[in-house]
Amino acid sequence: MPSLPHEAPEPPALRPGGIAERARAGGRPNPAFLNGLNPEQREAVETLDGPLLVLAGAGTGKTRVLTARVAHILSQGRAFPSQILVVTFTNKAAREMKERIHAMVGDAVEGMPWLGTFHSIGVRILRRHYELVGLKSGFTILDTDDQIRLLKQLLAAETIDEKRWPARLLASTIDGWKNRGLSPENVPAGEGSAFANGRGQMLYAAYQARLKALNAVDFGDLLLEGIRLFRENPDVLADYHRRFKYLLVDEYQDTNVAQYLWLRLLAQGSRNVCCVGDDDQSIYGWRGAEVDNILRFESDFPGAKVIRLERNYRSTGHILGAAAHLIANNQGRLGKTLFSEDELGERVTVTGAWDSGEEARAVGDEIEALQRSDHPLSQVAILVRASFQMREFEERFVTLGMPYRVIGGPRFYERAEIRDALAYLRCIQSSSDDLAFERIVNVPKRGIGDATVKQIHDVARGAAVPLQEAARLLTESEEMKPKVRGTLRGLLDSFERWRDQARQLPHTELAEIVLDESGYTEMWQKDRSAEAAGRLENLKELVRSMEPFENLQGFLEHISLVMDVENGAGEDAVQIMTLHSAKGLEFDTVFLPGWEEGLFPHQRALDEQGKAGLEEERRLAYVGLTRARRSARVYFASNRRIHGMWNSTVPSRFLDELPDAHVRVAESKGGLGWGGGSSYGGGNYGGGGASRFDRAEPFSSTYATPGWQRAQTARASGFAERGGAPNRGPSPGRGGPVIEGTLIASSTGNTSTYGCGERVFHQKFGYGHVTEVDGNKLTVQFEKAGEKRVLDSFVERA
DNA sequence: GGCCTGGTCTTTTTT
DNA sequence: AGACCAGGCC
Repeated sequence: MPSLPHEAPEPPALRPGGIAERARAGGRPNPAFLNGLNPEQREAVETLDGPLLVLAGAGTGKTRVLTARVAHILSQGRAFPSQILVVTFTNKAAREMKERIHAMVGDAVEGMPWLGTFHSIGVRILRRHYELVGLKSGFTILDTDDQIRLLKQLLAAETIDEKRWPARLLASTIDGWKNRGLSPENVPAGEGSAFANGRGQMLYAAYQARLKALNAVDFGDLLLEGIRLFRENPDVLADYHRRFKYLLVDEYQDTNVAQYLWLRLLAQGSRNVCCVGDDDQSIYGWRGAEVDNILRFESDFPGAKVIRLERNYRSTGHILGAAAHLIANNQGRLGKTLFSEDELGERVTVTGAWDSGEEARAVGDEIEALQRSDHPLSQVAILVRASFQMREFEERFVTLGMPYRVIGGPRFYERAEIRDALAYLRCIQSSSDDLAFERIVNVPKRGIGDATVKQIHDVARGAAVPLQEAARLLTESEEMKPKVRGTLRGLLDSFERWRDQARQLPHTELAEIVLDESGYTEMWQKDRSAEAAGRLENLKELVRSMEPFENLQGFLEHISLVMDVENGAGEDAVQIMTLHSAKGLEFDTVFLPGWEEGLFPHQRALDEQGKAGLEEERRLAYVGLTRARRSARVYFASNRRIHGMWNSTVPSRFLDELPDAHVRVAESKGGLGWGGGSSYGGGNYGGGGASRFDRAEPFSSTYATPGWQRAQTARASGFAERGGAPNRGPSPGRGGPVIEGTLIASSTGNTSTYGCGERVFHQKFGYGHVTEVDGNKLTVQFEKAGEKRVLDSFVERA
């Protein structure tokens, strides 16, 4: 087996409590990083041997514990920096972790190559053992965009109608399988045949074969191939077992099955694995995270110690009380009770607005008031459920001249112009990067159309060579029109020239030359559209962002995993972002607009995941509330425009789950609340046992509106009525949602009791018979309505 | 190869 | 309503 490069010598493990250890600690019996830890935190830091699960509630000092633990391991001489594995989910989290460890232990952190995201560590491992998993040196990492283009080709080759079976859907299906650690041969038969009339599994296998041929992996493979590597090569695994004396995992509640398997393989060595997480903040179930991983930690690692961090240092009492009461509505929690010794502070306010416009105005007014009282704007956040909500706030802030910043949104490296530029660089870096070549062979337009590309493809397949090589062969033959041949020849020659220059020039200069000589910059300069200027600006920014890297290869390697770019933080502006991207952040004042049924909890979460979906939405609400240090302000609107149509909306059930004692119902801003009806405002609050957000009374007039009826029809049923158990999933016998061509590789969907050929009745579509069963989703050929996909709970046996 | 049109979709996001 | 994409037409 290959010996690990850069192998550090075995450290002489200090005998616990021995002279050396005591001497090391001697000068300062309580090193700075241990000071100020509460007893539970301290225990979590000092429990070094054996498996440890730290259940850290929101704002309980989770990151502090992780970083102090690393510092502790190092200062105790338990391991060298290179022998500690620290995994996070995002690059941002990894960066922060690194900075904070640096603050504690100084430059020792530079010797920690194994601090990073699951994926970056996955690549690091694969780069060392590529030959054992059938890859070649310098394999490329495909991102989602490449992945989809590749799948499109596969679908076309199989003559599968992309209208009915979009590549995007196949991509997410395959992703889902990979998240669950399934390689093509392990995909459950039923699921594998769900896509494209039974060809899903075959397409997955074909896709994997194409990846291997391209010497490429996708994100999922970074873990999946790692798992395979460890399983098939016990000696390699044993080597890592010896290496990793301590393993630390951040945000453990977000791990998916593949990550979990990967981790478990590695942790079997030292067994000194410490996972930190909060089951109440698991909000990524929809992309494969398995809360179960946290729930079964103790059984997977027998003898595991569990430490709960429940002392909250972030929020004032009312906020914490409201959040705790809300989340208590979830079942299947490990259960933590957060407490704070802070003052009660401000109650959580709930404000109703007539519509989304009024909601934005009210929030704007409140922020202006905060601004007048010198509240820093950077400490104010608006956390929305869905990004379309942002626009109204942005518009309002533009009118008010209020500085704001939208966090998230389309990311720098995903912009088309950046991806094009990168494709040029990839072609230069590797003449066998077919996907990159295809992307830019005709960008800017140079007369190499589909026909020519197909011709190149055919030659490439026939001769089993990369596209660039095939193109060269073609230009040397007589098979092309002279004009096309000349153009293609010119492009290939340019690649050669740039490759030569790459050896002599700094990579930033090379990038400028390439963008210039390829005509790419010119293409945008000539473009008259509004965004052209911005794109040119982005290209300049791209070149600037290459500067810190040693060479082209280093840069390309970096951006394949780090798709984000440091954005200029620090300015005094209101932050607008989704609840999801707010996880891990905190602000003095948090606005939570849009608490309405259908939006929050989101209809789709309810439709597709039922009770599990509802609970995840509730965790999202919990995450939102607990972002606030001093003030949390919840809003809902009675009318909201969705897909261009006005709908009356119903206040979110989560509002009723907030405890009276910690909530203040604010006066409705600017207007009558519900037109003419009993004013919503403070009046109803606490009165007569009715819900504070009574839906029947003030709404009576709106029930008859077309909007309301549309909303009713569109809804999954069962959730909109007030009162009752909040956890009801879709119930049978009503007009249910249609899932047009939507297939989710769902681990939660129960298998339907219906079988193919069975005759069924649907409230909306009438009679029909089942033609396909996928979990709880049925394809039904209706006698009148044609073929539809429906949830099984919405049909009954006829 | 470029432009127009019509059809479809519209939660959350990382790597 | 608005964005995006595919396909048809010039």
